[in-house]
Amino acid sequence: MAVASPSSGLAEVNLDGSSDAPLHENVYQEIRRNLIAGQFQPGEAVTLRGLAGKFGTSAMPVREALRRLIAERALDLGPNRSARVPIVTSAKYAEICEVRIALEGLAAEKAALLIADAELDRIDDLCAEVTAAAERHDAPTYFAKNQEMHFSVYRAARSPLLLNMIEGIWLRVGPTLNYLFDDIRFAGRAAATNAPIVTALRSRKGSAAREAVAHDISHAMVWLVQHLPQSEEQAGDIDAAQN
Amino acid sequence: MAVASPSSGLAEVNLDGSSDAPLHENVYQEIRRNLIAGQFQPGEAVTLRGLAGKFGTSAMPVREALRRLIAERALDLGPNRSARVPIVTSAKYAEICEVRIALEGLAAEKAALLIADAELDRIDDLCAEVTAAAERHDAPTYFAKNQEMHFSVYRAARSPLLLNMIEGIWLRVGPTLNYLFDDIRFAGRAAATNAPIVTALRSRKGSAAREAVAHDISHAMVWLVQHLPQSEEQAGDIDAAQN
DNA sequence: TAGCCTGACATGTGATCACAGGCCAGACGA
DNA sequence: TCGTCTGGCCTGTGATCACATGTCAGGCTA
Repeated sequence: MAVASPSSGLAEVNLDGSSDAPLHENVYQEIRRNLIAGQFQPGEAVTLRGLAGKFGTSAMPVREALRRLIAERALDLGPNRSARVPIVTSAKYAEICEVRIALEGLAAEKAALLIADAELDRIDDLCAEVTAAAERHDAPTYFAKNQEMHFSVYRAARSPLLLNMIEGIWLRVGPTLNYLFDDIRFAGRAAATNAPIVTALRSRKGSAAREAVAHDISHAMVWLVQHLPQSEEQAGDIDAAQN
Repeated sequence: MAVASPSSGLAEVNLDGSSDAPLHENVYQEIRRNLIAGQFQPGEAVTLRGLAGKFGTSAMPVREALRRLIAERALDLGPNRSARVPIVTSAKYAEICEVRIALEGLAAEKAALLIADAELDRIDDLCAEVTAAAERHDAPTYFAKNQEMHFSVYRAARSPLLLNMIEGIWLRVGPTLNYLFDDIRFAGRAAATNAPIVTALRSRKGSAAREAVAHDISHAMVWLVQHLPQSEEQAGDIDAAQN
């Protein structure tokens, strides 16, 4: 398996005086980054003192960061009350996609009516970068750019609440998807569903934008559910299923 | 003003051995209850040591409970980093209603296909209780039963994720609505929009259920936005606007 | 009298400690 | 050899302390 080794590569939290934010905020952002980047293996336990040691802080800031991440459902609460990286089963992912279609569809519809030309140009560029990354099988770049492209659209909806909720959902599936997509066979096809979104936005057709986003999500889902574990117990077999 | 005096009436957290949950969990539930019940005034500051004193605990469990509530956006983060009860302006509420229509509409649509007859009967009963409470101008009962009725529907969608997200949104607007609805003039009209939801569910028409829920939300919104503050600074004038 | 300053107080934050519960390996006994 | 027990370790939890910051009232000065 070529995925980045779990729980490694964590840098110490930036502590130079440049940041006046509380430590637990920095710790939160750092864990969040690692979660999105797929540095944690789904199902892996995330312990207080473990992270505190890696970050070079006491357990207190980590405790608050974890409590926040658990509240956002970015982490699960294990049986022994320790935090665990969530395992997204195929059933859960289908459930998530329904909500994604509702929320991201709404965002796209609103964006179509509010988006500026400059934003559309930027999204066009991002779309090209996504396609390029997919063609050269560059998984990290593909992921980052694809996310940036989608959120550029959603940001154009001018609804902080909506954006926040969509971010929460992406954060939830981030670890699993990133972990799964170390092999990027799917990316080539996925990139093709981005273009219709931009087209719909350009023509300012709200309902078309909604449907384009819905199709993008559904299209990715039908491929993904085949590669996601059917139960949490099967989670360890993801790697085997990839080959 | 006849609203319950803010920050009063907080009972000590149940500490008898019957509960094996952590203290911070109990504290969280207790604050949440008070929030929904409108025990806190919108804009009011919620301090660590203040709550700890009221609950008879140390600051630690309160800290974790507040961090969780802030993550769920049930509380806002004040400028001095202290938690504040959110002030829902009319603009924010319109934004919230868009999301509510998307999520609760989806839930109703799913519920129409999955709901059992026994659940429908129970919802019918709740519907009658809501109407009865509205007619006798019993605001607390109206609120509780109306919420119970709606969540009985959403629970029938059999989607824990969806239910959780809807709960989060209700929790967010709970304090303001409850505070505002001490006077219940609106309730009589509001109860009338519940019946079509049940009718649609009984006929198992998903799209009709979605529209009935959307109409219920919109109908309440057009009345509410007139009584909500237009900016956070105006929040203190809510009482005056009511008279 | 108006404006500024200062000191006391309350706030969130972070570290450290003590404690109870769970878990697992290793030793003991049948 | 297999089962059981036990001791140590790791876990989250809660309390308490020290500290920096912010806020506000009261008194000072111009």
